[in-house]
Amino acid sequence: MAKGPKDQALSARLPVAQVAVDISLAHLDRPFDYLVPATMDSSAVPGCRVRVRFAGQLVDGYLLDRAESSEHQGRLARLERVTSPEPVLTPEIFDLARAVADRYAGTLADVLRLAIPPRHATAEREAPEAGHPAHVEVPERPEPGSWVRYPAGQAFLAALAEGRPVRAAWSALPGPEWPAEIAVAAATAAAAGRGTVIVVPDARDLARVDAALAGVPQGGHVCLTADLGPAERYRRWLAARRGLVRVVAGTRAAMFAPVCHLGLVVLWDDGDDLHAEPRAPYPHAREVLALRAHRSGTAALIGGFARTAELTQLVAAGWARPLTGRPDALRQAMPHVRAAPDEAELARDAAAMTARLPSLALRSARSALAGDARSAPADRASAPADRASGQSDRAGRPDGALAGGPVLVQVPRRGYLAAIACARCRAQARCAVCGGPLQIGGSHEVPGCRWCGALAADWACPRCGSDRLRALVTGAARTAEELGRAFPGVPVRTSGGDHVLAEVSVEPALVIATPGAEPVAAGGYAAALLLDGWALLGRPSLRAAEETLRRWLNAAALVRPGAPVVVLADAALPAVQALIRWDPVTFSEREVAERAQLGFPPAVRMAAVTGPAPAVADFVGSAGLPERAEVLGPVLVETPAGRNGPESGPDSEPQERALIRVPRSGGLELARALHAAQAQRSARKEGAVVRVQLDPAEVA
DNA sequence: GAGGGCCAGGTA
DNA sequence: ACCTGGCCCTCG
Repeated sequence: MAKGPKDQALSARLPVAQVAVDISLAHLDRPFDYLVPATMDSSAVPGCRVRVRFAGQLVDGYLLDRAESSEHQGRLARLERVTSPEPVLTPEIFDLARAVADRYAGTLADVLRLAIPPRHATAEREAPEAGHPAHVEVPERPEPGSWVRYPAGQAFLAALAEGRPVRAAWSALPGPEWPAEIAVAAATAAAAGRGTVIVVPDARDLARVDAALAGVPQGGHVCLTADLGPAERYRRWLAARRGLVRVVAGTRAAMFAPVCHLGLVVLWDDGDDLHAEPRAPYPHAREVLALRAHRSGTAALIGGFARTAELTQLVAAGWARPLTGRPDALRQAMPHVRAAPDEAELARDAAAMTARLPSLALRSARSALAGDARSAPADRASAPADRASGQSDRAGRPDGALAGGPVLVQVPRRGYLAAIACARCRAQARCAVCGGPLQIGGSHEVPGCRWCGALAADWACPRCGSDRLRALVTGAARTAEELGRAFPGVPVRTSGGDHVLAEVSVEPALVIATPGAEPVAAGGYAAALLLDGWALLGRPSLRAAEETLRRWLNAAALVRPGAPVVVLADAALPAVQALIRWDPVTFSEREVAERAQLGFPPAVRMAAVTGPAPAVADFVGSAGLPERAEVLGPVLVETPAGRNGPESGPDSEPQERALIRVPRSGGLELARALHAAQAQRSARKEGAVVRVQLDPAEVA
């Protein structure tokens, strides 16, 4: 055989490279073998990035492993080049990514795109910082700190210190201690020589965890967020991969961080919808971290102030054990919650402003701002004695009901009259053009459609003919305006949308915030008003009640112990009762039981198949679904122009969605069937895109 | 997804 | 005898 340049010697040892190509087609979701030229022998290490010729073109891929020979019958091509010898795909992350792809009927390539940040050559070349210890020190085990408030806390920490895989469903006690508790858990794992991955919903929570981590020795940590920029993101990610830091804290994408000797995964506030990845295959951080803890045999700490149905399911299945506070610690930490029924008070108060703010709420806010104990509406005589003493016991925290301070007002949405309805029959006002919800942007504007933007100057109710509108959900801007008038001289601050405050001072002020955007108040809020509960609870969503309670608990947790929280909702509602008693676990257990009866998640596994009608019908029909699978629909999904991703223009096809439901035990089988159906479609080049989503967040 | 082979049916 | 389009398969 003639010796051309292409015939140069192969690697003498393990000349075959198994490569995962970066192509997200279901039917190509498997390794392909290539030959390793001798020149690449030392750089072509498992986990490195390579470039290969595939179906005639050059594509990126990851070298999974080296082998002596190949099963493949035909001729093997050679690696085109080793992009970098840095082993970015560790065995643990490969195993996890494969499991996540299988769980969500997705492809390995899609998951790896979420898991491994783009390469940055400069950051990669940089040697570990001078003076950085080549070997991370094992720090001393920290004191338990505020974990002493949890009966099982010491046992949990002891297990971490011994490297045992304990898994906790955490119900955090209200107050500002949770970041420190996460830091202590991570530091305890570090003392056993183990690493920790911490995932929180957003950058503000991350800043709190970052600060707490700085307060305990844990062998070094980095924070990963989306807004870091490619170089810094890759630099920090590499620091974890190279074992220069023991702890990685970050938002969603950090769930895949390649921490060395992983011993603990932590997920804070697992009900926050930011934990759901919006890119295929749409994995949820709770599912990914649970899978990771399970496969890697690490401990897990998952929870928040609220309790999700999914976490309750994990407890019921015996996968996690509840980790809750001592009852007396809870009584000492929780605010004093009361319900003010919206409708009843509405009739008594004449002025438009007070119509939405019952007198109890106004009195609570007024006395909290002033710090006037005598006018405080709190029925203190009926308050448990230990709470009253507990308030003054807490060092550095003034007595909640006595000292003046900021008052938090939680409003459900930003904007000005975010949704409006007929004043007479209360039917929601909808756009005559596309059926989208109408909104009013400012004080004197004409209502317009939130979906298509059409103006509705001469709106009339199609049901009863009235032309008068009323607020269905009053947004933050309007509430701020009303409250400013009710409390002249008190500063009003707003937080929400793209204007989020991280913190407010102890000075009396009205702080109007949308859920998730509540600033932390130095020393805690003197009171909180939770408005428009009926609007939150009335949403047509399976998770409406759970989500409403989660938002309430998160806001109420920022309030000083014993200080008043007034929720504008019917006290008889289970969610309101759960808030008053600060008992999200019982609420969630009841919720899970109800959903089980109705055949809803998490009692069952669901898949959503979305696309143009014929494609969806064909897909569902041809997929070899498990025997116990039940197909619901398909139905037309409401997707007016521009609301369904970049694909859908004004002339896009109408989208249909079918839901497929199976018992929990059939989840993997369902995912396999859907993946196979995708593989068949993509191999046959069937035009229309069909989106498959397992456990979609909103099954409205 | 891209490229290619293969067959059917039509065209010169 | 040759071109074209559709179908289906492989891709290492």
